[in-house]
Amino acid sequence: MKTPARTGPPGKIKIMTAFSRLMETKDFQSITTAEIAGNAGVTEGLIYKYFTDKKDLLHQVLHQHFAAFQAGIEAGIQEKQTCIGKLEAIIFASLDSYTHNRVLARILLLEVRNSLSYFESGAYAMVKIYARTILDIIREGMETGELRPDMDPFLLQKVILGAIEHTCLKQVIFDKKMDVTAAAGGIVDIIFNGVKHHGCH
Amino acid sequence: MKTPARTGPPGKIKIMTAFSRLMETKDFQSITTAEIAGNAGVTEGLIYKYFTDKKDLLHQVLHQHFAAFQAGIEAGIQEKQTCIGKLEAIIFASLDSYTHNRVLARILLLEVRNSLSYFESGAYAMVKIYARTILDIIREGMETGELRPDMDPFLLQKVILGAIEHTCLKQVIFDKKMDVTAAAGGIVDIIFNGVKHHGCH
Amino acid sequence: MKTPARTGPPGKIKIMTAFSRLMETKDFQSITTAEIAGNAGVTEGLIYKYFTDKKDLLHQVLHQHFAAFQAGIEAGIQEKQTCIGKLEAIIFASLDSYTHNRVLARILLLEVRNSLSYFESGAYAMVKIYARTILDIIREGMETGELRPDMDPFLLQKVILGAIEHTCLKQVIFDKKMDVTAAAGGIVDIIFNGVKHHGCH
Amino acid sequence: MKTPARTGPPGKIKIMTAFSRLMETKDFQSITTAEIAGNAGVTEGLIYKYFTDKKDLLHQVLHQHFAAFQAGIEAGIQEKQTCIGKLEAIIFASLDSYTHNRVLARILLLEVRNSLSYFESGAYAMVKIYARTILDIIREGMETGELRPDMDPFLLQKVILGAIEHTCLKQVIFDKKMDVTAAAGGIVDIIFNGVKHHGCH
DNA sequence: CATGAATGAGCCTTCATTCAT
DNA sequence: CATGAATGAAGGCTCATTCAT
Repeated sequence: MKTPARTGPPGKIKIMTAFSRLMETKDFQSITTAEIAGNAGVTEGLIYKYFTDKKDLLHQVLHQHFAAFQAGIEAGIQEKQTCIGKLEAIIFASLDSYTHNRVLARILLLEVRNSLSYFESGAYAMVKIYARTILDIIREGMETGELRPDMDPFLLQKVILGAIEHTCLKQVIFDKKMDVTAAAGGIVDIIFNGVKHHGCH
Repeated sequence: MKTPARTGPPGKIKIMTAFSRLMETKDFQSITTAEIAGNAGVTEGLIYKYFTDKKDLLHQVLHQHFAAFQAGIEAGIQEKQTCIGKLEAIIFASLDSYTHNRVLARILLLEVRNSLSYFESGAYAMVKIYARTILDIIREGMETGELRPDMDPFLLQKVILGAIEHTCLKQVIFDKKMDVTAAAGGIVDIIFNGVKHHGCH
Repeated sequence: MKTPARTGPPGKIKIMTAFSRLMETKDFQSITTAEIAGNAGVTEGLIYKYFTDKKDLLHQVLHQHFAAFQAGIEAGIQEKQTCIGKLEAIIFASLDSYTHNRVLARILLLEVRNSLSYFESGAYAMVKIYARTILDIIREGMETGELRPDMDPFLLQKVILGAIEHTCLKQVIFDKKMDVTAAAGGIVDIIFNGVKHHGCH
Repeated sequence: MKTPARTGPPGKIKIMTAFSRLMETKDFQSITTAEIAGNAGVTEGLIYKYFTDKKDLLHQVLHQHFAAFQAGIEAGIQEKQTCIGKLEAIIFASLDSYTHNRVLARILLLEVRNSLSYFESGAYAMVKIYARTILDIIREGMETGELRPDMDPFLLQKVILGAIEHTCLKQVIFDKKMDVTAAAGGIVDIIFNGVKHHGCH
């Protein structure tokens, strides 16, 4: 999955591309500006022409990847009529994106959380929109009667997000691939139908 | 919640305690050895008498905290007869531990994942036991008929772990407290009964 | 005897010059990077822009000094027609260089041997060429009949090198000067004519 | 070749033995007191009960090894009647000792020179005796007519010492063995008979 | 638009050494 | 005779960042 910077001066594009490539295999902290510049074929100084910070670079790259992610999600929802269908679509699209876009997954699942500056960044705003979208669908479902009305919608939101993230965590850390369709289907089944067994009567 | 090192030479105890205290408010990377030593009232060099590394210190402290966590979990399970009861107990105990032991939560939810060395550490072994315990209960429940037999037990394990972690994430990051009982009850309800609404008949 | 780095950015030149100057009076291990940087009027960090290592700095400086040494030797040989003349010239030039270039002498006679990394460095390659030059002349002399054909040329090479080095060792260690011409003449006489006394007949 | 410390309290013996063993493969600077203590099975502190210094330990071990060396030399000389015979014996015994006692060779050829404190130590006094012995024999030979009277005896001494040391240097550095008899014979032949070829007449 | 020389602050780590017990 | 806990001073090295050109 490529996510090239399509805009801006050549130097900026080169830097973002190189950084993105590095993020596929290394963690943020261990990537040095020298390494980025070297891989991009530019000088270290140029990084600070286009980014205020190393972290700013991370945020901009995340922003870029996240835009594609968000677009995919919204495309998936559009066609669906029911809330359950929409949530299924989101779960599938999320797993799919995390699976096929390693950089996105690494940043979102590993890097971003312990950085306070992230939560002040524009990148975080996008994630909030994503989370909010889920929450809105849940609320809508509870109103329309598709979903049980006696739940804390925030909690369901967290269960869904947690399920998505934890499912992807292992593959990101240990660099494995998973069967997205099966995983998405299984998660949907568990969360929507519950796991308690109802004996036949 | 304090979890002091009860064994070893005074210097080692002081170091672990001081580091633990620092971890409550700062992230690992930004804690310097000078800071640790200063807070512990020992010299920096002593750290390397007892720990091979700054990371080793992290792992040993985590290990220590996790031992208490694990003990709490097992105590909770003991009394329960049903698999569902056991899982409920684990979810509650986990949320409770993460809520009251900030250091444990911070390390496990924020710090540890992007460090490869963690996964080779003894501390990781404990987490695997924890995850394994959940998996075993799930399997047992599927066999006894308490839980639906047509699920991927690994997936349910991930949903549970993901729900726990994501629920705690926000409070860890933004330093808030939550109502553990309510959250645990809600998560249990969602996962066990499902969220789909079944109209009255 | 100065042997400044004539190429490269000013910072690199300053570092090499300062280090060279320090090597005249102190041994490598006791020279700190802070000292080098201080004497050079640059920051410590800059050292690592131009040298991978403190040792790399040593090797590059040695390389530089040795180049001049080597050049002197070759100039001395050029004019000589006989092998014996060439060897005489080498012995003289070597003693002369060691005497007048204290840094070269110190590095070659004292520092370099116990460092394994030296033998993998480019600097060592030059020394091998020097030793090889001597060996080649010896072999040539044995073929042309100037030198006895019934010797191990390697052994003679070692005797010559050993004589040169040991003669210079004391002056390097105790910081004394010697009469180069007399010493060279004496060594040549001993090695070429032997020390056994042949009574008159 | 073993050179155990036969006297003193068990702790001291253990320390010297362990250090000696370590010196066979590592250089002095890279051997830590922790390593010595660990290998000796004692605590670091004990080292300072018996030795004022790490360097003192080196000197005492060298002293011990050198005593055996010196004894071997003197035994070799004793039987010989001529000065030439004595020098031959010294050359042979020296090469032999360096070859079979790696620790002695390493210390004398590699470590000792760049340490100023060595030259103030008792160990250095022994080496001076060794060198002095050679010088005395040379002078005696020059007086009795065995050796040419028109030489600088100091220079011959240096040539002999240099030849011995340089011949052994390579095997010490690269850990190779040599044919002691052949080397000694060759060196003797070169130095005593000279290398100039005298055509038959 | 880009370079490259230089900075500066600090970090982790090492290790010989001491001393009370 | 020996331990082991603790020190302290320094040391090499990294790296994000700046700025004149």
